[in-house]
Amino acid sequence: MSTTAQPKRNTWQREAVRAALAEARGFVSAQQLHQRLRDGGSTIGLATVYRGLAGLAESGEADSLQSPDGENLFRSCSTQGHHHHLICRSCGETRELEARVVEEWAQRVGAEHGFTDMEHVVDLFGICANCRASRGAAGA
Amino acid sequence: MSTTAQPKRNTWQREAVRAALAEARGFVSAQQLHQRLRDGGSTIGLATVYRGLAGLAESGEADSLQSPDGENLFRSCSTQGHHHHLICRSCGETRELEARVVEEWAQRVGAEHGFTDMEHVVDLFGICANCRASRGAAGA
DNA sequence: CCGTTTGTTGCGAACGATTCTCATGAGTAA
DNA sequence: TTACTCATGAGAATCGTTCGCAACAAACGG
Ligand SMILES: [Mn+2]
Ligand SMILES: [Mn+2]
Ligand SMILES: [Zn+2]
Ligand SMILES: [Zn+2]
Repeated sequence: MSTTAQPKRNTWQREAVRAALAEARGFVSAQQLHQRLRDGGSTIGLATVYRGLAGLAESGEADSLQSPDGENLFRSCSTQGHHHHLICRSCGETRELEARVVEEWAQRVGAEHGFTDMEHVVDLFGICANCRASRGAAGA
Repeated sequence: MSTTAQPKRNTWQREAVRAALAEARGFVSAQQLHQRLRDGGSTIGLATVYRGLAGLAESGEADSLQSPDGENLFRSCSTQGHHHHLICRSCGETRELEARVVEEWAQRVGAEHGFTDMEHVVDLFGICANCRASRGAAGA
C-alpha cells in the first residue's frame, strides 16, 4: 500500500445516514433511506447517502446484500466481523448468523478446486414465526 | 392457475441461444453471449438473447445468479436438482457443488429461529488456477 | 401451396439504480 | 480568521435490462 488513508471529516450528513440506518428495522436501499431522511426534513443529497452507506459498509458498520431484483440493501450491523443473515421475506426481520461450518466449507472447497481470493454470498430467507402466525391459512 | 400457457414457437434464435449457452464454459451474461453470437456471424438481437435466457432460466434449463457487481449471469446447467456453484470472477469458469453441510446448516438455523419456507443463496467466487497463472505478477 | 392468425424478433427508446462531474460549501489545523 | 482540502449536492452520465411497436415468420387449416 502507498496511500496513507486520509482522515474522514465529521459531517452531519455522515451521522444522519448512520442514525437513519440504525433506526431502520431491517435492510433498506439507499433510495429508501434517502427518502426517509428527506421525509424527516433533511436536505441531504442522494449521492451523499450512497457514499455514506458505501462507507459504512466498507468499514464494517453496515452489512450489505443484493436483493433478488438487484438492489443493494444495507443494514446497521451490530455484530463485529464477518457474518451472514437470516431474513424474513415478508417483513424484513433479520437475524445475524455465525456460520463457522459454512466459512470452513467455503475455504476448503475453494482450495480443493485451486481457487484463491475466495468470496462468498450466503443468505438465508424464510418466513418468520410472526408473519406465519398473522398470515395463517392465507397460503399460496 | 387460469392462464393456459401458450405454445412456444420454434425459432432459430431460441436454439442459437441454447446452443451458445451450452458451449460457454461457465456463467455468462446476456451481453457476453450476444457478442459471441454476433462474432459467430449471427444477426440475433440483444433483446432476443435476454428473452431467450430468461426463458431457459424459467424452465430450469439454465441456472442464473447475480454477480457481485449486479449482472445477471446464466449457465447451461446439467446437474439435476438443487446445487451451488464456485465461479471464477475472472473467466467465469464454474464448478457445480454439493453442499450437504450447508444445506443442513441452513435448515437447522432456520428452524432454530422459528423460520419456515427456507430458501438460501450460496455462491462461491474466486480466481481459478488458470487465471492466477496467466495474471501472475501483474498485481493490482 | 396460400392466407390468416398471432407469437417472435430487432431496433431504438425508456428505465432505474448507481456513479461521476464539478462548482460550491464546510471541516480542520495553524 | 485564513488557507487548504475534502465533502457535498444537483444533474449528467453509465450501463444493464426492459419496453414499445412495426415488420416477420411459425403454425395451422383449407
Ligand atoms: Mn461468511
Ligand atoms: Mn443449496
Ligand atoms: Zn416476518
Ligand atoms: Zn478463471
